[in-house]
Amino acid sequence: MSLSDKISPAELEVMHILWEQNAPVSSTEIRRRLQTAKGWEKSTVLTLIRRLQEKGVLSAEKREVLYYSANLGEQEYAAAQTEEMVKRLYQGSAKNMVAALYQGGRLTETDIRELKELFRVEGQDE
Amino acid sequence: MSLSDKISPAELEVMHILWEQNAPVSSTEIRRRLQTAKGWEKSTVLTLIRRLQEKGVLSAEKREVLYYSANLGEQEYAAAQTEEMVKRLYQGSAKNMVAALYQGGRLTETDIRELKELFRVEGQDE
DNA sequence: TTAAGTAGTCTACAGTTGTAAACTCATGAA
DNA sequence: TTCATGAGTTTACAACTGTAGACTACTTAA
Repeated sequence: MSLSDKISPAELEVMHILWEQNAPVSSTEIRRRLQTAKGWEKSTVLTLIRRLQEKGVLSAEKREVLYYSANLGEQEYAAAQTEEMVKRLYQGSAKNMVAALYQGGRLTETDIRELKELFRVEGQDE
Repeated sequence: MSLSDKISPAELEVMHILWEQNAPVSSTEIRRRLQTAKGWEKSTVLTLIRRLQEKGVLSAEKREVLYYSANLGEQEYAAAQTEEMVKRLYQGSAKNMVAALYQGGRLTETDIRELKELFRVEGQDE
């Protein structure tokens, strides 16, 4: 279901708004934001919303106006997509991806310190 | 140029073959492999090759038969794509992505040990 | 020389995506 | 009541993608 359904980059912008708030957001608000941020026309935004509904990852609720909310979590989606990329570009090894990020200088000193810390937690009592 | 040019998943299969060998590969060989691995028809494979050429990420060299090679490295491409995903799904923070991989259990104990080791190297003398 | 097989090109077609105009419907101000 | 305005729907259209048949050109065995 939803997880394998591809969300296109433009559609993702809509999802981001729903994920940020995690209460239902009115169509007006979504449109207002994307009009400002992306310069998209009303109908463009509404098309994206409709397609997301068709894909089952977004649902609407009627109040004075339609309110939308996400049917899947950002974490959940990010994880699935990342997994996909790990498979496609890193021979299925998440470690390879992390190593590449490191070697590409994508991790700051602070990042590394924090990650070491994170790894330590369960790394020790397991 | 090439780096921003999107390589589609199907096209990526062709690139993988070129990356694996890192010498020019004959069209026949590419087709043979993808026919076996993916069940794709000759013309399908050749279309993918053509599109990659159009995108400038693959070039051909005439011998008895055409030989193809990649114009960009796998590392290079993987890094660009990963960066893109980090931006799109992890608020631009590679650390967030790594943390997510960790918390999602995508890193084995061994992975973590090896990564700690990797991080240590430059982490100490800098 | 002729027919068969193989390499490569052209054309096609449906689905997805980015983008938006045009239209309809309700509602509140004049 | 009428008209502007905003909400939501329909339709559109070009680019990109997955997939492949049809066609052409070349080589080689009979």
